[in-house]
Amino acid sequence: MKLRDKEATRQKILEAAIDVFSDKGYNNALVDDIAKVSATSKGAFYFHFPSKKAIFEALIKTLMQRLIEDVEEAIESRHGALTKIEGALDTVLTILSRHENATRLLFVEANGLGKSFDQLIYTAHAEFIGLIAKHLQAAIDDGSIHSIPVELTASAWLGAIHEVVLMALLSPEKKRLDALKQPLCELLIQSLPRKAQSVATIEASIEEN
Amino acid sequence: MKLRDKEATRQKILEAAIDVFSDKGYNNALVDDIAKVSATSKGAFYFHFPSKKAIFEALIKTLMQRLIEDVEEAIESRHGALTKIEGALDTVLTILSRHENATRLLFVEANGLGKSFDQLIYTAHAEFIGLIAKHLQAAIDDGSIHSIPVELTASAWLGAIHEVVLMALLSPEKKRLDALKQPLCELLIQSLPRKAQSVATIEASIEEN
Amino acid sequence: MKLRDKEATRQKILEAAIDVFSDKGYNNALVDDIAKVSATSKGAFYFHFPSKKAIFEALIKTLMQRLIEDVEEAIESRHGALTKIEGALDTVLTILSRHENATRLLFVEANGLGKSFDQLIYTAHAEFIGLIAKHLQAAIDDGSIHSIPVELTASAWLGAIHEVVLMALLSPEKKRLDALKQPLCELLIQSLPRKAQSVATIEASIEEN
Amino acid sequence: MKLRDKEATRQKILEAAIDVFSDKGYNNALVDDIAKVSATSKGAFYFHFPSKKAIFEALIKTLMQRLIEDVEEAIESRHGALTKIEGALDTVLTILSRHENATRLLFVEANGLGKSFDQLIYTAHAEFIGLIAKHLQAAIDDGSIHSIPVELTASAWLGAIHEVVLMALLSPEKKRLDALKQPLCELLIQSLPRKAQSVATIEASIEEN
DNA sequence: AATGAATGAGAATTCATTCAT
DNA sequence: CATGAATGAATTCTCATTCAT
Repeated sequence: MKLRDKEATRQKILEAAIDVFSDKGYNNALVDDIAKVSATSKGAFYFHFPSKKAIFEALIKTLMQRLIEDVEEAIESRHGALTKIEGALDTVLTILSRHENATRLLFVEANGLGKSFDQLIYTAHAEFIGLIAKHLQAAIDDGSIHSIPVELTASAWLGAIHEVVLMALLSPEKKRLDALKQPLCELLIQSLPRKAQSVATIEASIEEN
Repeated sequence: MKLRDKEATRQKILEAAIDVFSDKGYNNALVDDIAKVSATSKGAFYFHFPSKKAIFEALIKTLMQRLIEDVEEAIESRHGALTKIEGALDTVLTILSRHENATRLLFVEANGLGKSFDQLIYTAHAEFIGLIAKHLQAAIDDGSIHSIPVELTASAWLGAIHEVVLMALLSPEKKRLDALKQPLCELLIQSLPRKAQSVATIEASIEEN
Repeated sequence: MKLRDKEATRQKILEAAIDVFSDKGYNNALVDDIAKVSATSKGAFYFHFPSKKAIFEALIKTLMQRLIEDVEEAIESRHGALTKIEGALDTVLTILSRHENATRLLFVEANGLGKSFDQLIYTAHAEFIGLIAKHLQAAIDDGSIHSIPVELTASAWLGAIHEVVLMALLSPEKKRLDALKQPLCELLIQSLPRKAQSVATIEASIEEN
Repeated sequence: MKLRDKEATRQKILEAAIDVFSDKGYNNALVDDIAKVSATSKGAFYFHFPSKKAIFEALIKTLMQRLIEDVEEAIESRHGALTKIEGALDTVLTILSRHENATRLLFVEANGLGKSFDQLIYTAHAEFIGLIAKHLQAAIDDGSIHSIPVELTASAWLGAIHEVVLMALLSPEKKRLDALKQPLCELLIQSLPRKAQSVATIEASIEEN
């Protein structure tokens, strides 16, 4: 029971931190705010996390890892390189649109924190890019698409997703993220140089989505 | 003469601000730092700018506007919708790789500042997206490419540029930005659904670059 | 058996407290440190002692009392006022050099704690001074030495011991305390205005040490 | 005028610091207190001194240095090794009794601050001991007194002074320091093994004081 | 009796901004 | 116009003490 309670407090703090950071940004978020929102205390915060910076980093890493895990899981159940890619995109966008605060944390607040955070951001992005690149490479290898620079393409895709999500979050009208999922997914998939014979199949798979 | 001096001080401060903000990020940059780097004083700073936030906003707006102006100028001298688009991409990437500090300011530090900066970021991005979109639309209108969702594509392009530039800036090896210009430009152009007859022309124009 | 355990815990805490206080000083010593070093817990600490200040005071008083008891015991077995004094000095210095941590606690850390500790320090010193003074008076009374202001001399002696010990503890080379015992003892004894006839006796007694 | 004002503020802060530190001890003294007492501000404090620890160290060093300078000056005008020693003692005790707060700072609060202050204390004491030792050696060299271990004696003297002053400061009756000057001075001087012929002279000089 | 998670009143330090010169 | 000393609200982190288990 004790252990449960300790872990519960930790979770309450982590969740409050997501909300507070995504609401105010890293620098304007007060440890006091997190304590208040989590309905615990400053002492509890510092009992569970060594510093404000540490919880932020833990949060970014955890969220990014969870996102990647979810995507890989979704991919596993699909067959065919292109289908997997499509599934990945779909999953990412679905998750992002479901957890707006975490998304904002990852895609907005995790920037501009000065060079001491550069490594963190770089690693998170690199991991994500690696994931996309791996599956693009698979699509090339199995002959679904012509050869392309996979790393660069993966970066571009991440950037595209990032920007679209960002603009949706920042837009005065607060566009719903999920409305953008389908068009963006199509756009990216169609930007791939598919080999002739597979076109029909792909488009079919998109339709049926 | 006096006027010159006054304006000179203002410029020194603005340039120092670019360096300091891009080096430390908005929040970690001190007004003291800017005063020191500009070889003026805090008093001078507050004579020329009402606040730290104000100079930052001024900086973002100015830099973005200058970038857009440069791009539009470069475009004007080119003919043909697709050539214009290509020219725009080329110009943007050239400018960005030449002014690394300003780029970092625009693409890295201008994020995560909390909601009070959302409007600023949104406007800057929207303007840029509008510029790209305008020319994509022109390419559709003159029959160079099939119809595409121009706003979304423009967002995706900006995102792609952003991400590639960001990763180059953050990468431990500090990749030179200019090496990425050509491949990224190609990637984006080739993602457009060109109408058959124009393919040769485009590829030629890329080659001659 | 239970009682033994309880008392054992208390002792573990007290001994840990000596180490921690002498290592870090009163203010920089954490109750957490004491709990950790004693291999018990904060709860145990507060079960046995009402506060951090209380355990510190208890420690000072206990150590001082033990020191005085040891000295008085050593004195009892000697005969002749001067011999007793000499024995006292010898005993004090021996004990102090054997328990460096406790010595540091008593002679270094027990200072500078602000006025709320003044009384504690004053009492400890006064007791010690009283002990020395008592035997100096005895030496005067039995005609071993000429009359001197015993209180003042006793203060001066305590100060001399304190300073020599302190400098030994603080010196970069960490002088061994025991090397200083003999010379300091001599110095103090010889500073007494001995009556002519007793000189030989005294010096003899010093030699044989 | 500006320079004067800046320096004036610095001085106000330093003087306030002496009062506050000697009143509450290093750890219980708040930077806020110093700001308040100095009638300046926390900002001014941190403009002039990098940290609380730094001002404390500066204070100890300055006070100790000033004390030593005053003593050396007083000594210079006297002739004869023993007379100089006596003069030094007299001067020290006079100064200490005149500046009770500074004395308390030096002799009470500057202890027990943990090992990070050890070096500071050691240096201060060593300097003072060196000064006394130098003149004791001179007295030996010119034949005024028999040979003695000068370093040890100097330590003992500093300790004696320290203790007597301390007890005066801590005693409930708040003994006036100046009443102790004369007896302590005599006690120390008489503890020196004067060579026969000089006794009369010395005692004369003590009397006339 | 003992444990250690939780509390919250501080305390040092920072830094945007002001203002006298 | 420029300077830089001064201000003080704000913020992170500390740690003695409490208390549920």
